[in-house]
Amino acid sequence: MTSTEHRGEHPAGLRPTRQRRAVAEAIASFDDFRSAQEIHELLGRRGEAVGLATVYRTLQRLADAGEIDRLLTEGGEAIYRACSRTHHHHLVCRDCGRTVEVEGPAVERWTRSIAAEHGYAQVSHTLEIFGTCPSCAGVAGS
Amino acid sequence: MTSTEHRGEHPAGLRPTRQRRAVAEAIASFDDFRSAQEIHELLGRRGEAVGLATVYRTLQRLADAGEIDRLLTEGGEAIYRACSRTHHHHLVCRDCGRTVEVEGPAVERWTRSIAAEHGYAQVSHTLEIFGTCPSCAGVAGS
DNA sequence: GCTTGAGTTGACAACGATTCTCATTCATCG
DNA sequence: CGATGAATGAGAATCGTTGTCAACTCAAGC
Repeated sequence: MTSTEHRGEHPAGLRPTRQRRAVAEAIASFDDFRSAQEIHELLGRRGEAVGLATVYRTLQRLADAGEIDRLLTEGGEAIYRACSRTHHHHLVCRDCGRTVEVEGPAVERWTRSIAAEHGYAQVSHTLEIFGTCPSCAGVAGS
Repeated sequence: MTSTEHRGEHPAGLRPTRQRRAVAEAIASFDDFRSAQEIHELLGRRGEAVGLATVYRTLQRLADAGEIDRLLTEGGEAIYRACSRTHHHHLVCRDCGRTVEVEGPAVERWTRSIAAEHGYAQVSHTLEIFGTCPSCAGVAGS
């Protein structure tokens, strides 16, 4: 178990490859949620081709490490986004995907108290808000 | 287009078949979330075999009609549960699935005001709370 | 009771997202 | 530089779900 002492500068034997950098940069360049497939396509068009499996693997790893956020769409598709590392939620435009990070201390407190009230421990929660952003509302107004 | 004037007592030509009754009764008999596949399996074992496609169709219809609630698991699987028809959220035990319906007027207000603050309209939201229920916490205590 | 037609059903194919497999490639260490 | 094991990529495999379509069933009318 002492084989992980130190191996250069990367924790847990993580190697900085071209592909990983490409995916990380791509996700960092967006400010809204993207699917693995979209990122794979984008990189391909850009000439930085990365295998689909690798994109999935990399995004998963980033999500596990807390570097990016992961959401599930209604269609059961996973979408990712570079986010601040503090606990927060999202206000997402259901038309264009524009996303705002929001914090709600009151909600955090509420979920904890509700859970406690029913005797539930180790509480976590998911909360996402969907709506139509100002620009999209203006365009599609009937 | 006037052929739908009246056809007995069922709206929109919905027919009460053995299969629909079986699925509806099955979902009503649980108090936690089940997947379409689980219900299909259960009915099969019970001798009330219903085709998988039919189970999916029926659950979807029930969900559309607001008769049951639909959630997406982390794995992207849809799960259903018979619920009260008012707007509410769930407090789910991540070990045994035991579910409590909770209401949070404060949260509803909060999401609306946050959305308004950013100019988002037609707001909806998803909120689920996960935790370990009293029974499961007692059993698995290390 | 029998005919009839539209809503239903079910076996199976098709699908899309994701994961797995495994031979090949590449970054790091000695 | 050469060895070693992590990383990659192409395609197969998996899994939940939806589509297809011929056979079927219920409800209404004869």
